Amino acid sequence: METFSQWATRMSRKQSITIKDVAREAGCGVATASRVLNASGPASAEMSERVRRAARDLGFSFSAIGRALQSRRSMTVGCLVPSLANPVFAEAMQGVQDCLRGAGYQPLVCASNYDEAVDEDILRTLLASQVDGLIVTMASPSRSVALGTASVPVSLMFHDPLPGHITAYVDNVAAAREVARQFIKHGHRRLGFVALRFAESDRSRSRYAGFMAECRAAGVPDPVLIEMDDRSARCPHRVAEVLRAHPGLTGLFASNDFLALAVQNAAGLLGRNVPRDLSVIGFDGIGIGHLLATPLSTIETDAGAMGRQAAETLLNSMQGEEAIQPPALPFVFRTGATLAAVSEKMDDGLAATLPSSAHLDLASTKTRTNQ
Amino acid sequence: METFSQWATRMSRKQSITIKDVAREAGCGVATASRVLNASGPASAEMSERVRRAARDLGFSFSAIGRALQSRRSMTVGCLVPSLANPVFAEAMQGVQDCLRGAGYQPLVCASNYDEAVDEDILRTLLASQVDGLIVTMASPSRSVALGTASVPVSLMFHDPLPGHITAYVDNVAAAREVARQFIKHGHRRLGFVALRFAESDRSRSRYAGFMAECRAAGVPDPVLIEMDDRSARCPHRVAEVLRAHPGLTGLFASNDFLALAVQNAAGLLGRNVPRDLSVIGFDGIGIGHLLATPLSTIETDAGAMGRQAAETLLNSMQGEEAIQPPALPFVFRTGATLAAVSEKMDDGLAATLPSSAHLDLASTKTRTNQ
DNA sequence: ATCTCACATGGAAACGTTTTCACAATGGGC
DNA sequence: GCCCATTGTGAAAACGTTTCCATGTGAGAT
Repeated sequence: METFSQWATRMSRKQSITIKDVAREAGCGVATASRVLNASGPASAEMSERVRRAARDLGFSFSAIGRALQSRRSMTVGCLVPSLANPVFAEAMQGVQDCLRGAGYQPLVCASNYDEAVDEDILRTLLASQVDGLIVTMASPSRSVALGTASVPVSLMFHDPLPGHITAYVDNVAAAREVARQFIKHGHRRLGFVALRFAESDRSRSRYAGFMAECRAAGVPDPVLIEMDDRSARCPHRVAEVLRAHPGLTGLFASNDFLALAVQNAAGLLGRNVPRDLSVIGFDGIGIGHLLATPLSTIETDAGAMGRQAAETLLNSMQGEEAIQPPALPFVFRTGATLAAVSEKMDDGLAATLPSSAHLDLASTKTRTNQ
Repeated sequence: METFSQWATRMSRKQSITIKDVAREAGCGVATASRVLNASGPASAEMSERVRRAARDLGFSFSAIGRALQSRRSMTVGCLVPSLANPVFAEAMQGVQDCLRGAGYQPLVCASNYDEAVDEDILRTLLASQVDGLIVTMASPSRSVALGTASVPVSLMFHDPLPGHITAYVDNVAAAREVARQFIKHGHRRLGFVALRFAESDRSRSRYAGFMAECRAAGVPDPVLIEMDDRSARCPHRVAEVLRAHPGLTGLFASNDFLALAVQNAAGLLGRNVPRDLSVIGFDGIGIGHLLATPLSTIETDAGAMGRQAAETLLNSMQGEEAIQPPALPFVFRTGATLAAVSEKMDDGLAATLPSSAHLDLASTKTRTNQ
């Protein structure tokens, strides 16, 4: 039995029909064939017909590689996101793809798994494969040397706008302030911000900053920063532990919707009902949010639109147009069912007066009875 | 102010350093430089040093395009999925990527938006860009002419195994039978299968077939097939309407988890509690399933593993190894909280005896009171 | 001292395009 | 009838690699 590679080797001699074959079949030079097939120059009607028919008969199609080598444009765009497993980035890539395809470009999609070293490595690889442009979400665009040396246009996504690069983004600070306003409007004063990868994510930091700023402006105590790592976030008990360590809080702002769901779930494990005993607000507005029994209150953004905008601005840059930074993409606060007014019990009886150790005991007691 | 393209044109003269530049700098021929940099042939220690240093000084990196043209291997793999907005496919692509990257290949990711014509178009484009292999999930692999003419190895994902192609898959029929068994074990006899894109998806059809087969084997009436289109599925009221049209059913098998959540949500709108009045089982095992207030009962599969397997078998094929079809990937039934035993009221009072029009009235009444 | 032989090296062809340039043929205006 | 556009055409160079082949060098064997 012949393996594929043997077959491939055997076939590779005359495997693909090139424009030369077409020219020979049509009885003309390759230049003419190229002109006809690309409609890029003069050709007699009769010759056009001959060439086109030859191409059809032979089943010819251009080699993108030959073209790229000659024209120095690969018609590909390198895309770097932290992970495709996060639907926010996946949707953004879908938007990028939809937009790029219309212009004849192919996205080269890469994910770094949130690893800064991989970021650099991927960027280098992408640049080496002659991409015509770059659409990037990474740990630290400002620190990246590969990004700095890029000789092609770059669009950023999700990041805060960075001088020197066009960015498709939502105003994280403003959105986080809105979250704070919502909490405060409902009487919350003891707030927390739950973050994943706080150190590596400018998005997380901006959200916290906005959250904090609005709290201060309203005379509400600074929100507590609660950092979590990936692994713990996936394990309900670990999340519950973290929650238990901060018993006085009545409102939690999660840096993304998954985290918000995890928090909600963990609260349940501790016997605390959302939103009766704890209010939770998320970020992103992922699709399932609507469908839940208690719909998530969250900042709703349109990741697909972000991808499309990034692709569009990149296309403009690649066309040589002057790059202008578009305004931030819109967001809305989606009123779900995970935000409620602070109950009197929470506000007066517990959170305000009792020492936090008391809460801790209470919480753990409830946990035991509940499990 | 100079636009980018002007700058690019100006720079393109000597923009990129080629291996010729390295050779000139090192004072040797390009052949030697190539041999040294690729460690592909003999070279004196001194010459190696000279070349390596020249390459480093000049910041040289190989042009993937030049290489591809010469070696006739682009080191890219074309990937086609219906949509990246569906986390199942996104996770699979993440798995593909992780696996391919290790072998030095770049995935070219495309989404067809479930459009069969786009499937063909994308496949042709991918083939024209000289991909070394193809990883595909599409409407109909068996009907695709572009796939048939592919001269590179192909791995399928998610599809039922198709003679002539290696496929990474779960046994949809077996999984659906397991779903039926679970329903029946809990006393359900009036079942339905809710499907999206039933006509275009062999996965949906296989799941229905297995579901039906097990029902027959157990002497349970054939499950009702309930088809829905994309748009309706997104709108809770439309889903509710569809549900209302099938009032006698006590158990619904949804062809994916999102649909299951939508059904659950719609049942709520109709005043029917899940799982008290209606049991729901999903398919896929998406991550949030765990985190819900009433965790979803579902068939749990590992999309990432599917992607990794597809990539691995493809790598083997591309290496020329004999392609052997691996066994189906495992699935487990995840016991959530959306499946419960049939209540007496449901079983005796309503479903079994009353004419269906009565249910319809009842259901709509409940709806009105509930809304 | 001559003959091999292995090794190091560079020239050149090839991969599939596009594009520049030169050439031939045609036709209209003097 | 001559010149100059205009038009259709093909040869050839270039893009950046890899690889085949030929050449040159030195060492070891006769």
